Amino acid sequence: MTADSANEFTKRSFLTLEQAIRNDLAEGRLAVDRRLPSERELAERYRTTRITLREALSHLEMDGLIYRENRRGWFVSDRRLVYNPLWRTDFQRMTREQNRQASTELIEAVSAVAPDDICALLEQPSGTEFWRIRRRRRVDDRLVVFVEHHLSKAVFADILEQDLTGSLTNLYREKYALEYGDVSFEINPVALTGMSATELHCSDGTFGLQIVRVNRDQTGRILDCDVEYWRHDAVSIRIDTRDSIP
Amino acid sequence: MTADSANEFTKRSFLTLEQAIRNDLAEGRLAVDRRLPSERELAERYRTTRITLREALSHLEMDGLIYRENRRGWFVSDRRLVYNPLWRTDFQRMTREQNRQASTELIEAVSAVAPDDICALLEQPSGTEFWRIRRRRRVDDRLVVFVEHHLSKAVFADILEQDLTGSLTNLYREKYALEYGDVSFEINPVALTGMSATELHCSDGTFGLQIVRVNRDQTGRILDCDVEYWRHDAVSIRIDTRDSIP
DNA sequence: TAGTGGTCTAGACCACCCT
DNA sequence: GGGTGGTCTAGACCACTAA
Repeated sequence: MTADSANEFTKRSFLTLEQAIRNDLAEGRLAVDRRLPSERELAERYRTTRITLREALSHLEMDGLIYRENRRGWFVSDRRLVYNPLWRTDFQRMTREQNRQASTELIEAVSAVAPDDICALLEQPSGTEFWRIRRRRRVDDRLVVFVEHHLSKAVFADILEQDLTGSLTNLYREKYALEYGDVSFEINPVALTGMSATELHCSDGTFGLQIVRVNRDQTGRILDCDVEYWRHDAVSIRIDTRDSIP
Repeated sequence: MTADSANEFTKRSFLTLEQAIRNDLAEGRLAVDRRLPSERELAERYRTTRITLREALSHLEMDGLIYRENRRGWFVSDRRLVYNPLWRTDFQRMTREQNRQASTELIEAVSAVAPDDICALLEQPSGTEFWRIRRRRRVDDRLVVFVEHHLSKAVFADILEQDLTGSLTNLYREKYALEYGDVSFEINPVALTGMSATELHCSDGTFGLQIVRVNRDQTGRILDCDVEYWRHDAVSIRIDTRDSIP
């Protein structure tokens, strides 16, 4: 890791700093094992202050080149996972098809009263209890999405006895003989706060993508509702009407 | 506009400042005609520095509560426009159905060699010339999206003679007897830079949503490709497989 | 425990917008 | 031309991570 580009870096304009870091990243001069040096070291190397440096890093973060883990430092982003919310292939399989490796961690699985907006989406009166399953997923070891599922307690009476770190899609099919039917979803750019930020190890206010899905079975009955919070640089949504919707 | 809440504001913790601003916004104490006071005035009111204040404002910006126009100041965001990229209803109609008012400005309409990635999407060799139409759109007078269209020169030989501030969908149908068929699109969270930032009057690096669409006619022939850059707080994507795809 | 990122202070200059 | 936002300096303390 040489400091060549730092020596060339004389103008202090903001974009020049950003560009210098961008170049060093592209040519692999900056990150060791995907991890950037500390902010103080970077500030010194580019002869600027931490505040200015952090402003530049934030720009690169918004552009999806790097990301940070809360109080752990800055890392180089990997390529985005391509995700089609209309497909019900399970997560493991989706990542495997893209030559990535996925893992899922169960955070909690409890019975709980859903918030009013979730009850409305599930077409149940306010105050209804559902199974609430919270999980988070990694792709190639990086935390990329926090998911909160709300499931009908009547339909999935004994779901807490199942292995909830695997694919719910497969569980539905194999244990409950349910096939997915229609899907509706909503995508919103949001700030990750509270539990989504905590679980994804990102600082409060980091930018993310919220995806709210309502899944139905083959008869049109509402099965469940997922609220997903993605790290914004980890995902690319793609939909093609020529694809069959399995 | 009283300063009550500012007087209550004693702790200087970051979240407290953010929360104080959030409360004042919610109760209408902060913005006059959707515009916030200057940063210096806000810093004084909340007894903090501009740097800290801007950090808090950036959080609220990421959360979609406020936005800024480059060098013009901070404004309160309006509700999001609901957008279904599978629908080909024109923009005017879509906004009208949501009781909003839309307008479109033509930036340029020229013949130009498309970048390699666009040529690939349009399934043409690199270096192919297309009509390049750049426009920007407002909803209720706010700039919300910058769009770049690439159209086949063969199919739309005389399109530059048409009114390009209206709906291209309607032009296709009325002047060229073309109906839309399949659509594919891709949604990426990105930083708005260069022309998209300039045209949307936002500062370089502002967070946005990029939507790349490839539209086909009823026979499957590729018609055009749109690249849209949305201000992130202005849009909510919604898709429902129960909707017919007109 | 040392070092890190997260937050904060108290200033400053410049380019640009608005009047 | 005055005021704005955009950028920058040179420090500081604290909570937390990593060793």
